[in-house]
Amino acid sequence: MNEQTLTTGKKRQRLPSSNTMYEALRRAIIERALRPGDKLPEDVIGDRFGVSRTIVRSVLGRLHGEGLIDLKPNRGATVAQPTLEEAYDIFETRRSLERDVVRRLVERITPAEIKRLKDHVAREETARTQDSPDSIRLAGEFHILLAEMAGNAVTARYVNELVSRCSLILALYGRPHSSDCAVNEHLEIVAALQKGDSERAFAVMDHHLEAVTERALLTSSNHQRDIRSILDDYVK
Amino acid sequence: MNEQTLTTGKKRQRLPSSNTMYEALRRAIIERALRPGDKLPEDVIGDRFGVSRTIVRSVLGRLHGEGLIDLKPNRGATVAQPTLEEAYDIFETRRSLERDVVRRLVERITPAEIKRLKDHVAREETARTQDSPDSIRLAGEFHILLAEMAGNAVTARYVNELVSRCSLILALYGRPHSSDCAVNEHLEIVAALQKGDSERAFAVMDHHLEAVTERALLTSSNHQRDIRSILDDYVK
DNA sequence: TCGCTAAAAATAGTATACAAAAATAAATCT
DNA sequence: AGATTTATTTTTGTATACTATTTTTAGCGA
Repeated sequence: MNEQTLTTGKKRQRLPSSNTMYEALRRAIIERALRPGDKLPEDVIGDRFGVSRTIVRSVLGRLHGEGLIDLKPNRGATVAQPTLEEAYDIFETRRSLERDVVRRLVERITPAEIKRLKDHVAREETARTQDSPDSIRLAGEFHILLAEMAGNAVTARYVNELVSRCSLILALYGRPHSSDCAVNEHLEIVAALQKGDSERAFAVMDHHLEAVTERALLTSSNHQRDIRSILDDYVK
Repeated sequence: MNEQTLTTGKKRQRLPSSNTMYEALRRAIIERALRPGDKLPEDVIGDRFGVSRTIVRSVLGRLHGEGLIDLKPNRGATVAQPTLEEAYDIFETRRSLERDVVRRLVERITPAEIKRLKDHVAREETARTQDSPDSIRLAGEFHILLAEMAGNAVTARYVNELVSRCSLILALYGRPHSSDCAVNEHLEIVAALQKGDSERAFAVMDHHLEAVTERALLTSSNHQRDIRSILDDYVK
């Protein structure tokens, strides 16, 4: 039952290890295929990914540590449902860290990085127009990209975590079809960075995050869906 | 083999669950009983705490997620040894977050909280004079206390994590007998908060953290010690 | 039909068993 | 002796087995 022995003759695709399963679940949550409150039964997930509950358990523990899933004793894991209070805290901490990111970025950003950012925003744009599920993820990854460019891995990790949780919060409280990040706001941030206009970069980023926070108002409806079929798209 | 059945007749002490083991290891690391690089074999730890490797494993995973232990594939867990670069990032992020903590604390702190802070510093003082192993932990907990009072649970959690990792860093790079946090600096911060002097509170905190960073210079010598005997003090 | 209790099924928590890899010890050769 | 292989032991990675808890279903009586 070794996973390596299952490789087909064709392409040497290595089957989902613990890490790819983590990625898959994470993506499913961020892209809202799995929604806040959805149950995450260990055996169902294990079956779909072809691993035992042991592995599932460790991954669920990791996701719990990152605030993406709730874990109630004897009652299993569910996609996290942050309270409104937690939600505000998350947004606030995120703003604080991203302020710092921009502050440092204004001083050190290179033309190559500017280009990379522009490319990314372009991809956001196309995903948005095609109404792809990627668009939600890409919007978040813009902020993560900024954080990584700022050159502090610890801050980048936290920003990553917080941006992910913000996706969750928008899924919970946000308006159904709201665009979480206006693409043009991202463009404005890049433009300000390019000009080296720190004041403007600050202002736009802060306004941008304020706007995102603002959208956390309505409650979303939770339909009954089947986790098995949803996971099919993520098992790979 | 249920852990509850092992209760002795005397005091109904409930044996270490997963959580108390987590606390114990964490404390052992922060108080430098376990030092950066020390091996953490799963079966040894499991034996000492009377649980199976399954539990040990989950706890080690959690501590890894918090950056307190390194986890190399097939080679087990060791107390984390952050690189100098990581160390700088940790300190920088910590400063950024604690800046925010102080900013918000100046506006909302109550007399009762001031008193609590003073009490804490007093306890730091006595632990310091008695050269207790608690003194290291208490110094860190002052900062954690501040963060909790600021009213943002997410920020508080990050500060907690970062302060812990800073203990680790000082154990790795700090001068052998350096006092990590000068107690009087803590007192000055409290005083500034009491006066509502935000400028001064800022300045003192920043200077304080800069000083702490400063102490991360010398390399420490790693003696060979026996993990079994060290853990005896933490099994409870 | 409704509510209650009891049995059954499902699911999580923990320990153990076994496989794979690494570390250590022993053996062999030059 | 010293170095290099080979065997042994130790330790980690994963699956499975078993227990405990929760949830669901079935049965029963008012």
